[in-house]
Amino acid sequence: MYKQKPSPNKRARQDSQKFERRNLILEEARHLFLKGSYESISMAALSKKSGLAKGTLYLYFKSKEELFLALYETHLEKWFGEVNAELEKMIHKKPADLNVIHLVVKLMVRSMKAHQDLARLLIILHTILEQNIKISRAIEFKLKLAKHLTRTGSLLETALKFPSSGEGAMLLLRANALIIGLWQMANPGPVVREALEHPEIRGMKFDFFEEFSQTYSALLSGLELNKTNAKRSYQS
Amino acid sequence: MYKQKPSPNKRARQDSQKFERRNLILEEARHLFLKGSYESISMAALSKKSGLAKGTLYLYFKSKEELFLALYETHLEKWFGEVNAELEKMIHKKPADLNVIHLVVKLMVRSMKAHQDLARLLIILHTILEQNIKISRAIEFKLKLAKHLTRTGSLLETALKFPSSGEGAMLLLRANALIIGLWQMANPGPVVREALEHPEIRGMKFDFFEEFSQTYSALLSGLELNKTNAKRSYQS
Amino acid sequence: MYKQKPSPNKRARQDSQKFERRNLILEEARHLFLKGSYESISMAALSKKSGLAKGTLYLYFKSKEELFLALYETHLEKWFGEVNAELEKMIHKKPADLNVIHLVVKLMVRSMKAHQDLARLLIILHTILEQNIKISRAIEFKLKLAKHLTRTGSLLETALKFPSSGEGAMLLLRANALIIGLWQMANPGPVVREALEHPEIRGMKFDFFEEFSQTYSALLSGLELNKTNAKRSYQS
Amino acid sequence: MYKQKPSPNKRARQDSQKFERRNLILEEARHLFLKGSYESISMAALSKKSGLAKGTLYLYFKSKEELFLALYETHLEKWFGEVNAELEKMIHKKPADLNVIHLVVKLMVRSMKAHQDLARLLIILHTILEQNIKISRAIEFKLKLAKHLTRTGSLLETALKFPSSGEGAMLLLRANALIIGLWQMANPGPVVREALEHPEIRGMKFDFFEEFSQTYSALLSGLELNKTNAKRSYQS
DNA sequence: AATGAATGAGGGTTCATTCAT
DNA sequence: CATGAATGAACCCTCATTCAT
Repeated sequence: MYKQKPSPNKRARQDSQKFERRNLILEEARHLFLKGSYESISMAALSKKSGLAKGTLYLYFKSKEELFLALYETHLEKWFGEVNAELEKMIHKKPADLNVIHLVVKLMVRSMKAHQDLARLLIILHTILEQNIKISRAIEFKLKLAKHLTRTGSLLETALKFPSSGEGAMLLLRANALIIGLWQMANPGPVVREALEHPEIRGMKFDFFEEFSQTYSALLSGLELNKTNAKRSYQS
Repeated sequence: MYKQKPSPNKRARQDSQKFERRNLILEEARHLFLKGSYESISMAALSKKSGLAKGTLYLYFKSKEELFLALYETHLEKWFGEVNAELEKMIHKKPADLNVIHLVVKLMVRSMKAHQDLARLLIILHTILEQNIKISRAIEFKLKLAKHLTRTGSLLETALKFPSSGEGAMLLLRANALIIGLWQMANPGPVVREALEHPEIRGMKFDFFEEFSQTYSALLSGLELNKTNAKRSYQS
Repeated sequence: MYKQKPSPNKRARQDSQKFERRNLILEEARHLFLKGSYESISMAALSKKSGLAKGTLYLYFKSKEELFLALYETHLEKWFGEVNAELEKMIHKKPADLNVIHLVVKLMVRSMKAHQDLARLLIILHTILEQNIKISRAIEFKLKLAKHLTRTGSLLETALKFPSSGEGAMLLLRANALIIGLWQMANPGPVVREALEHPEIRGMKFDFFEEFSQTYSALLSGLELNKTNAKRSYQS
Repeated sequence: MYKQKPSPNKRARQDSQKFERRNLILEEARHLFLKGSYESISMAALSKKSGLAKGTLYLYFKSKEELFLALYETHLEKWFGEVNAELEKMIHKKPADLNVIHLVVKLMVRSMKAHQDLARLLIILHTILEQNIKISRAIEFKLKLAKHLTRTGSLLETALKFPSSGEGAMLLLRANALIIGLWQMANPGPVVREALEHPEIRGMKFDFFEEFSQTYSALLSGLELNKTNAKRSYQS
């Protein structure tokens, strides 16, 4: 009833081997994602690129969505790690510099430049990736995310000084929101990209990092100001 | 077995009739969009709801994307109109109130609450609607948008006082970005919505309007502050 | 976003044309079914054979199952028509012949020989065709079937004399059951067919029509006998 | 992320252990078959339920079909055993009762009520189970079946008196056919089941056992009658 | 202008079976 | 004997768009 072919691929029996294979898949997915959109990547193409059978992909990921969610998670993990390290460094140095906000913003811009995939994945996170996953996976993801937000948020609080305890996470979520929105606007599809060459609207083009930098900077300043004012009015 | 006579619709010969028919389609599209997502709305369903043939829709719109882009435009038009009116009122009153920012933010929240479709359409504007349109249409749309941004932006400049000439438009674009990001995060799909009932991550839920209000408010304050500082440092 | 090709096929605008096209599809389906099993027929293959696009099939039938159900229905319709005609002829002739049962059985065998597809479709009717259809379609089908059963059943009653009013339909359903079972047993798959060449079990092979003839004949005789006995015991 | 240690099952070295393991698998298959259809039972699910690896199942059965064929065979074995015992009892008693047919039919209904799985497996026997098996297995199965048919058939001949030597087996095959057909018709899928609640076709529902009882009874009576008539006409 | 029949690419997923370990 | 990772064929159906009528 069912045909089968010999299986030319080595079998990953050990957990470590399975982990490696999983990473291999994610790595190939990343490569494809660099060149094309999520929609343009078919599981068939990914399997071919990975040198694996289509079915094998489903041994490691429950669905295409969960696969890319895992890719996002991997990147995010790294990103948080790097940002944490830099924040800790910054905190240690105790920069006499008044303008910590500026430092923080620069830090974020730098780390995002190194992880542009992350921004692109973030764009589809809420509209696609989080749609076709098991609830258990959703909870797992959000739990992990929450932990990161808490940890890095708390570092942010220390570095920036002005936020109250617990507000750091919210600062990250707001950065998130800004990234989603600004990235989309700054990186339109080919049609709009060409349209924006039109002289009268050329002004609507902007560089994502430049714009994010300014906006997030202002946002943090504004929040700090609110805090100061609140304290002052409380003191008086 | 088969439907009765075809009974074709009366032809819209006059421009006014064509205009009306176009509006009818948009109105029905709006109705369907209230109940479901963009993807869930098929052109077939829309044609049936409109009492028109599928092909007829394409007499009025070049593609599904252009149709919803038109819907977006219609809403946006109204939204700008209302916001302009309110801004002008505010400017006229010359509120001695120092906190114009607060007033402006309240205004925006109020107008967005009245146009929630707009936010939902905005979410798909860059990722979907702007993808499959003719370049001429893209230019037309962007030109119109630019005009609105300039006009309303300039009103904003007057109301808020701190922005330099031409910066008002950017304030609107930043609001745009925040809306896109925050809306997606505040309104997840059913799976994540349920996942967020989990006790440990319940804290990640937030109300879009509340959050937008705070964030945009801080953003404006921050921008104002930067301006003041810049001037001060310039003066000194 | 979506490509399209010119549509080389003439359009069936009139109901009559649509009816013809529908029949064309059914006819091609019948051809394919002659050569292979239901499972072996892919909608893609059928569309190619029909010279139509895959999607076009779905304009005429909601699913593969409904398509073959329609094929079954068409055949059944014809079968009932022929059987009715023959029964009426038989009734008219008023065969002095005592053995009406024999005549009826011969009639059924003859009509079934002319509609062997019907038997093969009947095999999959309950296990496949009736599984993936809309309930409304199921009701429609069963209603039509009920009418046929009543009409032909009543002719059977007249011809055979012994059945009470309303029992004729049941005679047909019992024939149905016998056909389903005997056909499967008489026409095994290739493996079993070959196995039955083994000398010790060669005796298990049998001819469907021969066997059906004998069995149904005995069944009718038995029913008649029961009736007679019942009457007799009632009279005495 | 990954499951704990593999902890392979103890090896069944002795034949008795292998036999037990084989039975365990069949037993679990029976459990799953009680709750769902053949198609709905995946080898993966069965292996999990059995606490064995997927590959292990294939150490005991060559294919899914052979596995369920074995399940069928096991049941059939039991069924024949019980029926034989009852038939022998009946023969011993030498029931003065004229209506042995009635007794035999009651016996069969009783035994089938106790083995409803058997009927459900019978439905798929010819269309599925016998399709993907080795020819040697097919021969083995048919040989065993033939023996049973002969033995039980001969008991039937003795009990019923009217069949000639060798005809008993055919009586069983005819019962087989009736069961296949009537069971399918009496136990439709969910859609048709619901459709049959429709008032005008509610009459098409029937109870399998009731109907089988009447039909098989009539069939036997008819066969007996034919015999008597044949003899009589021969004598005269 | 209006119709609606025709198009056909496109793709994720399942699952019985194998065989290296 | 036992394992379970790997295989990969197979398939229905949707739906935006076109264009003959």
